[in-house]
Amino acid sequence: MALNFHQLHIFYAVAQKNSFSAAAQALHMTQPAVTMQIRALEQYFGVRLFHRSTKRVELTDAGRSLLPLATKSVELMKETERTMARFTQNLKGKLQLGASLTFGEYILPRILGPFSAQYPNISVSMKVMNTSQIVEEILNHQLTFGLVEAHVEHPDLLIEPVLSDELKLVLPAGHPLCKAECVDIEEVLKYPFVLREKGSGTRQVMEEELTRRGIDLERLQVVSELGSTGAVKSAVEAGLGLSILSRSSLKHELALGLLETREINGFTFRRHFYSIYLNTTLLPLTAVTFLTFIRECDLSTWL
Amino acid sequence: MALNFHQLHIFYAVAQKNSFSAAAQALHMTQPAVTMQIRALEQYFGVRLFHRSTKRVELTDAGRSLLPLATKSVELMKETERTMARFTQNLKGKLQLGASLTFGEYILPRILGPFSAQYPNISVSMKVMNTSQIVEEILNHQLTFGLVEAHVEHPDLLIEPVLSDELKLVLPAGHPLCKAECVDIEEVLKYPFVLREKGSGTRQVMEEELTRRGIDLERLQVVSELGSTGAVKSAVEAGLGLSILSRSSLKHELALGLLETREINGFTFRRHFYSIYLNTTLLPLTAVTFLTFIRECDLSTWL
DNA sequence: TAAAAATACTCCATAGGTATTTTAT
DNA sequence: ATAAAATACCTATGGAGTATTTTTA
Repeated sequence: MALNFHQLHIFYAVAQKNSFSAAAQALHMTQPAVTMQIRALEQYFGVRLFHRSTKRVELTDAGRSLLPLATKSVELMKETERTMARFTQNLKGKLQLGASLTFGEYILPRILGPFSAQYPNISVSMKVMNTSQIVEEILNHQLTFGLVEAHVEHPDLLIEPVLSDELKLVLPAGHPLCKAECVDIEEVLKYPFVLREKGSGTRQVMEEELTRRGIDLERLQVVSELGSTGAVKSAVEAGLGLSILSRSSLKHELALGLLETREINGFTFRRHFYSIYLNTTLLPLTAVTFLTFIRECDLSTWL
Repeated sequence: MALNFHQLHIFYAVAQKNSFSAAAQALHMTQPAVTMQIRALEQYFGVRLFHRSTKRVELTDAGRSLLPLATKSVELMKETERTMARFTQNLKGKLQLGASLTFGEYILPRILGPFSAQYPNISVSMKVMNTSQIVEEILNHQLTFGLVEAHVEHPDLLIEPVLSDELKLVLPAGHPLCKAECVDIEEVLKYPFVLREKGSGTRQVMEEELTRRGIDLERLQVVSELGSTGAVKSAVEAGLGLSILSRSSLKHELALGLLETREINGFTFRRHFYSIYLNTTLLPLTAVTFLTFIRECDLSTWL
């Protein structure tokens, strides 16, 4: 047999985990299959790659020399998939993804249409869940990958930014603050606010930025805390107060002239979305294609 | 199926040749097998990699993007083999190599012993042939690789330096020129010479260097042209004349004090040995191991 | 003795070969 | 008309799974 990528990938996983069975689990394989492939590699090179006992697995000198090359190999394959994802046309496959509430509610519905128009044979099934549920289901291989707002840290997961979304001050049409393009934070604080509930992504981003810029959150006159962006928008329209929301959730209202958005001098409310997936398993090409698609579609053109 | 190295290698070969059947030949495969693997890659990526008709095969945009990555992949595999060759211990396999006369007669016999001591399960069979025969047999897949002195150029072959060998002025023990460590060319030319026949590697290296330094070859007093290095050595010992020979062929005589070598001021007679092999086929690990072994053994310790 | 790696076996997917057909110039 | 690629079909290898045994801390 000739040198092949699959074996290098398995070798890489075992070296990461220092365990055959842990690597097997991470790769969705059985432990004997991992043993077999490592043995095949060792036979091919004519040298042991791991010292192993039942309690410890560690690289030999030869294994230590192979590891950086295997790593390069894994990275090259990823790069190849990322590059080719731009060209895929007749790709077939299923995609099971988990998305955070905001992502699932506002971003994804607008992406899925164009995406399945371009890739009619990729069936995407999406579940809206919270971040920790998503993490768990990825670790169990129930989801291919997840799209979240939080910056998760986990040894078995890779986190990469895919999108960022900007929040803006939202005002009802004809509000006095609409006169200027940019308004001052002190002006804004004179008006009552309608916000998403504490703990929502939108609220978090907003509060973090205000705090960072030295604004005491107590100074906000919050007249209402509502559990959905839709409710907040209606409340702002009705003149209950101002809010700070993602532009991407205001398409209709802006088009109809019901709401307006303004910048606040010196403040940027930016929210980042990340993809998370297992770092041991290579993301299937369908998933890479999906992520590439999201990254490349200029949201502003159709949001 | 997952992305694999084998298919990228085949893709690389087809892209090089712009032909399925030519690539098949270069890879020792049948044309349908190549077609299959390319189709598998195209299905995997969901995009055509080649525009093909019966008369022309050319890369699509997607193929053009894949090519540099496939090339990297092929190179990474080569690098991996080269790196791991240092560690191989229980490697099994056959190795059929062609060697030029000098290489086969002087260098190889001294390498084969230590090599098969270290790699008892690699059986090396060597054929001494001239360069053009070696080239031909490599192209026909009859030889794994060749070791030659000439700097061959061929689109299907890779040429890499493996060793270099230095030629020295050889004198019988006690010759007047032995007094100094370095002698002058004008002094040397006063004595008669015994040389290998025209066309031999040794003779070529010598004549090239002399000509390069502006010495007219007519000035050499050649009293004898002999067909083997052994014969030349005996003639020098017998006092028929001086010669210029590879140090590596003089081990015994130097040890016994029968002959001496000296430098000639301003002249270096260096001969290079190259490995040649098909650039489409990946060199088997046994061959890489052999070449690494040659490169790494310090010839001076046992020559 | 208990957890982890190695073996033994069975099965199935797929890579490759041979023979043949299709296609484009 | 011809050379090259595609298709059809067959075979065999080897990769993966299940069940089990061996190893060592």
